[in-house]
Amino acid sequence: MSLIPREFYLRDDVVGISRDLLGKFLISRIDGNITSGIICETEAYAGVADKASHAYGGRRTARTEVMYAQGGTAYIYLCYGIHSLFNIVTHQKDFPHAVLIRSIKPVEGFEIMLRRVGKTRINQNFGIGPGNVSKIMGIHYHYTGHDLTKKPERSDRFGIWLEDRGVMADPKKIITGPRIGVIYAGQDALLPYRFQIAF
DNA sequence: CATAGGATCGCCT
DNA sequence: GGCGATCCTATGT
Repeated sequence: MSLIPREFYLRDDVVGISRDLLGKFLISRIDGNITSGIICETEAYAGVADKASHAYGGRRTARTEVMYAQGGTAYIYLCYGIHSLFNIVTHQKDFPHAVLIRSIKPVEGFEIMLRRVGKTRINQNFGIGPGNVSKIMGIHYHYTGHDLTKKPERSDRFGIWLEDRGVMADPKKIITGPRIGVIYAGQDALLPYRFQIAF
């Protein structure tokens, strides 16, 4: 039951961090409502050399600027005009590495999550897919730039952070493969930067 | 200023 | 498995 510290995100190893994030808890408090889930699937985006990354070639734009912040910062952007995709920036300031959270296993706040998706029953896609993760967690792209290493005070009504609650990901059960939806990245689309595990 | 396209999803067939 | 939704972002003139 401990907040994941800044140092976890500062390593120059976005692929390793992606793997290590499996089993960690993603927690949000939005308007005072707590929801959380265990991270089950991630993808690494390895900075300026990675053709699949928004920061490929050192591109700096209003949207991608937060990717250049220090590790432990949230990079959240709007995809296809509809979906907020949640990423965790890693490495030191000015090194735009990030990890996309692709799925979680919901743990706390089922009622609130269901309300957010306008459903009354949990379906097969619940928590599966980066757009769905943000939707049920109440994470909006306007929250990009948020410091994920800061757990909110009891009185705060907003916060997004990660905790290690002792759930271990068995290395032998981790499935590794190429990233989804990045065919435009040529050879880089084949890199084994996607990690998933069932909890 | 105009325009094409996207690290997706859910519904329809 | 095919497609429309939906709007911000990046890029070009």
